[in-house]
Amino acid sequence: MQLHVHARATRLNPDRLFGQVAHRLAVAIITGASPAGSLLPNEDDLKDEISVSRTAYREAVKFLSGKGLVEARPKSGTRVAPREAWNLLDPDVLAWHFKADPNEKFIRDLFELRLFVEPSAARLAAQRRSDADLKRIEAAFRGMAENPPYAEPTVNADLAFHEAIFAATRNPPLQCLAPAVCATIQWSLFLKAPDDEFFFTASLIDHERVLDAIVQRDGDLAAARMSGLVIDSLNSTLRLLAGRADPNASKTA
Amino acid sequence: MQLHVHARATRLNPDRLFGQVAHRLAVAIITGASPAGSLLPNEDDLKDEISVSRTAYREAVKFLSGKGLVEARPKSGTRVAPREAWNLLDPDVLAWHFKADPNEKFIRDLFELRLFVEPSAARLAAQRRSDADLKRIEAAFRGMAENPPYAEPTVNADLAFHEAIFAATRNPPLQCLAPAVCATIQWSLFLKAPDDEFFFTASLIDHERVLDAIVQRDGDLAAARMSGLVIDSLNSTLRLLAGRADPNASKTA
DNA sequence: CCCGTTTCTATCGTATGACTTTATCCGGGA
DNA sequence: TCCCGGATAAAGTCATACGATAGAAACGGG
Repeated sequence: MQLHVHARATRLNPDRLFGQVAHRLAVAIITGASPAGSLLPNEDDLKDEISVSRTAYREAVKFLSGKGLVEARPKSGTRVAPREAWNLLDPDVLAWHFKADPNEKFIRDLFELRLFVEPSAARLAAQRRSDADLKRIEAAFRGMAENPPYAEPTVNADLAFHEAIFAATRNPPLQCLAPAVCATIQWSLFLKAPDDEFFFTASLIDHERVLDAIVQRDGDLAAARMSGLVIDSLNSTLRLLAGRADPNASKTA
Repeated sequence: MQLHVHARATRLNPDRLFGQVAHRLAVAIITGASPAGSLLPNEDDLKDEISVSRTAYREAVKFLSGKGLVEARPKSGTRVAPREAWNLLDPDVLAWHFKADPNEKFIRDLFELRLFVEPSAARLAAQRRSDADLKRIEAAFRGMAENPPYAEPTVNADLAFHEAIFAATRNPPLQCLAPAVCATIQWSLFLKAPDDEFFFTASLIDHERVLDAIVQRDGDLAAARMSGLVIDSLNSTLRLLAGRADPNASKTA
C-alpha cells in the first residue's frame, strides 16, 4: 500500500506536530479502527497515549472537525462523527483514504461521480478554453506520452491533464472536484500492473481523442470522448479489482 | 442580506469563542475585505484588535486552514490563501458566502454544477431508491405543497427534497454535493419576491414530475425532468439577478 | 561589485498549568 | 412518576514561557 501521494492540494503540513497527530487520528477514523461514535482519548489522558501537549492535540481535532470527521462537546467528549457527516470530497480526506485498504464500493462511487462530472467539464473546457489552457493540457498530454508507462512523471502528467481540463472550465466550484477525480485516477493507476501496456496505450489514445476535441472546440465531441475515457478506465479498474478480490472469478464484471 | 441559514451540515459551533473568531475571519476573507495574500493580524498583536487569547485564535485559524482559506508559516505570518485553494464545496464555506454580496458569477457557476450533477443523481435515485427513500422524498414534496410559498418550512422542505434524492443515490461522495445544491437553492429562493406565485406553482409542478418519475423507477425520465427543473430554476433566478443588477435591462438574459 | 554564508530575529509552533463553561448524570423532593 | 438542582467530567479559554523555522539583513570572500 502506502502509495507516495504528492502534496497536491493537501492542506495539512506533515512537518508540524499537530499535523502528524491529525493525520494519525484521521487514518484511524477512515480505516475504521476508530469506529463512528467512539470516543477519542480524553484530552488529559492522552499524555500517556501519545506524548503531545493538549495544545497540539486540540489543534489537530479542530482541523479534523472542520472536515466533519469528529465532533467535540463538553462533558461528552470528542467522538468520531458518522460517515455521512464526513466531507468525502475534501482533498485531505481523499488522501487519507489512500492509507486505508482499497474499498471497492468507494472506488466505484468515485468513478460514478467522475462519469457524471468529467464529460461535462470537458465540454465546458472545449467551449471556453484559452490558448494558455490548451497549452497546459497539451503539455500534460505530452508528459504522458513521452514518459515510461506508470512511472511517476507519467502519473503526474495524467493528473495534470485532468486538472487542466477542470481549470479550463472557468468554474471554480466545479474545479473543486478536480482533487476527487485525481484521487480516483491515482487509485486506478496504482492498482494496475506496471506491465499492462495494452491498457496504457488504449488510455493514451483516449486522452489524445479528448485533447483533439478540445483543440477543435467541439464541446459535444469532447464530452462524448471523455465519457469513453472514463468508461474504459472504469472497466479496466473493475477488472483489476475483481482479480484482486477473488483471483478465481475472472468471468465476473 | 443576512438570510437566516439554518445549521444544516455546518461544522462550526457559533456558541464557542473560536467559532465566532473563525466565522468573523472567514466572512472577511470571502467578502474580500481581507484580500488574497494579505496578512492576518499577528498572533501577539491580536490581543489589541480582538480580545481573545492566542489559543482561541489559533484554533480558529486551524479550522480555516483545513478548508484552504488561510495558510500559516513561521516567520512569514498567516496569509489569506488564493481563491483557487479554497474548498468552495465545503458546507461552511458555502454558508459563509451567504454573508457576502450575491455574486452573480458564483451563482451561475453553482447552477452549472447543479445542472451537471442533479439529473444524474435523480437517475440513480430512481433506479436505487428504497421504499424508505421514497417516503422521505414524498414527505418533503408534501411539505412544499402544503405550506405557504417561500415560507421557511417550505424552503426547508425544498432543500429536504433535493437532499433526499441525493441520499437515495447510495453514493456517499456524490451525497457530499448536496450542501452545494442546497446552498444554490437557498440563494435562488432568497432572491425571489415572495409574491412570485407563478414561479412557485411552476416549480411545484417541476418537483412533482421528478417525484413521479422516481416513483415509477424510470431513471431516464427522472434525469430529464430534473434537468427541466434546474433549467427553470436557473432561468427565473437569472431574470431576478438581471433585474437586481440593472433594473433597466429587462431584455438581457 | 557580486554572491554565497552566517547571523539575527520575527513569527508561528509546542508545552504547561490554571481557571471557566458546558452539559450530562444522578439523587432528592414534590 | 416527574421535575429540579447540585455534583462532576470533559472540553473551552487564558496566560506564559520556550522551541523551531525561515525570511532578511549583515558579513565576508572572491
